[in-house]
Amino acid sequence: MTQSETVERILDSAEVLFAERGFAETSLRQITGKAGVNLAAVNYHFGSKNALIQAVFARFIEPFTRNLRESLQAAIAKNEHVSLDRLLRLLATALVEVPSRSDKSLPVFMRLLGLAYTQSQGHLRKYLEQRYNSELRLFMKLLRQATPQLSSEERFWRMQFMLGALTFTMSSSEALASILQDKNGADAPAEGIVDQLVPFLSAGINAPGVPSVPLSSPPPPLETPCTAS
Amino acid sequence: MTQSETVERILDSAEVLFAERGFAETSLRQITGKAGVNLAAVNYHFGSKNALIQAVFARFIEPFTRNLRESLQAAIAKNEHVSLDRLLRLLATALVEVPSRSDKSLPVFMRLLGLAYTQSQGHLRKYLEQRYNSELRLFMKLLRQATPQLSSEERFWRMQFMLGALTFTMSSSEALASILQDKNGADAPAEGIVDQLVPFLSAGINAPGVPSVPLSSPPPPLETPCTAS
DNA sequence: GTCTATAACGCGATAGAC
DNA sequence: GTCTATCGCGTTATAGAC
Repeated sequence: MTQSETVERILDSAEVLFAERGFAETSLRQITGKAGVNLAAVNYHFGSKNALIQAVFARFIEPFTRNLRESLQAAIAKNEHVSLDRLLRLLATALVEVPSRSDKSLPVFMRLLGLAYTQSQGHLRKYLEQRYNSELRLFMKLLRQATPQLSSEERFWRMQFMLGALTFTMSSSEALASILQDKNGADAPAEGIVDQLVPFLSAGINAPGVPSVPLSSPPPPLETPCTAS
Repeated sequence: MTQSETVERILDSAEVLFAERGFAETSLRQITGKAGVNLAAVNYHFGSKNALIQAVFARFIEPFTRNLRESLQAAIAKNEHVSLDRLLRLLATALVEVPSRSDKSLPVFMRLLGLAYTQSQGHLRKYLEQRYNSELRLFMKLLRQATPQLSSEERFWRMQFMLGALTFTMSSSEALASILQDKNGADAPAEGIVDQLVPFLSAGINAPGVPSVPLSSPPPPLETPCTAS
């Protein structure tokens, strides 16, 4: 067995098991057992269990951000107006079209992403936002253009709501799909969930703002300086 | 130290630690250490770690479901039509009005709820859905009446999206509030987030459905035998 | 490079003294 | 009721044979 074969088999097995059980609940024994490689192989090739988790994450996020950057830049180059709906579609497509070895890749990625944002110490979040700063700014720029009627505060919160719905639903998609399957026999692949998500998010993000007081501040002046940076 | 004191100290510590690290990542040694009680106390008072997890949940969820049940039943008794917006408001109010020991309670609970669904803690999800079955059915009944235009599949997914947006945003509300504070100095208490969430969710849930194909199936026959297995 | 064997440790749980 | 001590197990990680 060549070295790269071993590495890939470990990554494949780890991805599936992480998705099924969670990270802490998956042992290196289970991973190496499923992969048919030696127990010591993980530490030899990756150094530690945490490094393996990061490697699983990296194998997905790299092609994803590449997909996203290319499609966003293409849209900008053609100088087209990108509607919110189209922007969400581009995002979803970039996610779904990551060449994946199993249908577990996306759930694992989403679970890690959710953890990264949810964990009280935002180390991972800061790391990600720094590493993929350019893609993030590109997306936010297009989002701003697609939702000019929103205050920056509203836009901020709705981004969070979107991230929550996305990570939560996709990371538990297995469990949810099985519930739904009990109900009506239909399966729910990632593409199906995305099809359901896009209109929901589109309507939610474009919703009319909160009617009276925005938060704790008095009624907003009509000319908002938009310098919330 | 009285017995009830010990039990409460354990619950308080466990709540915080679970929310910070997750369930599997928190050991009984950490919990009892932080609580200043003996290691054996958890097994003595609760029986097992899983039972402790459920007890932490129960302490918050009991008043919440009581709130919710009462307000939903009151609405039904008055025979009023409950709009989606109003239904979401009732839900939010039931959440926010749980008498809390600290302002961290709600974020902690939301994070625990998210973890319960996300960290494949099957025992917890089943426990919750069984224990609070009647409240869940009551809410779903009103939701069905408030959204008659949705197919049950659409309604199912949008419930999940709602749960995701809710748990994700509320559980990281601390971190998010601090980000936003950097931006514009405003604070974001739970009530403020809820004010932002309700119109978002309302519009998202009421969004027009996915236009063409429902999922992966070709144009559906009008009488589906529902045996797509 | 890959394996076996095992070190070193932390875990949940419990028996039994107080 | 509460505590100490410890059991039995599973874990990650590694040293050293092949």
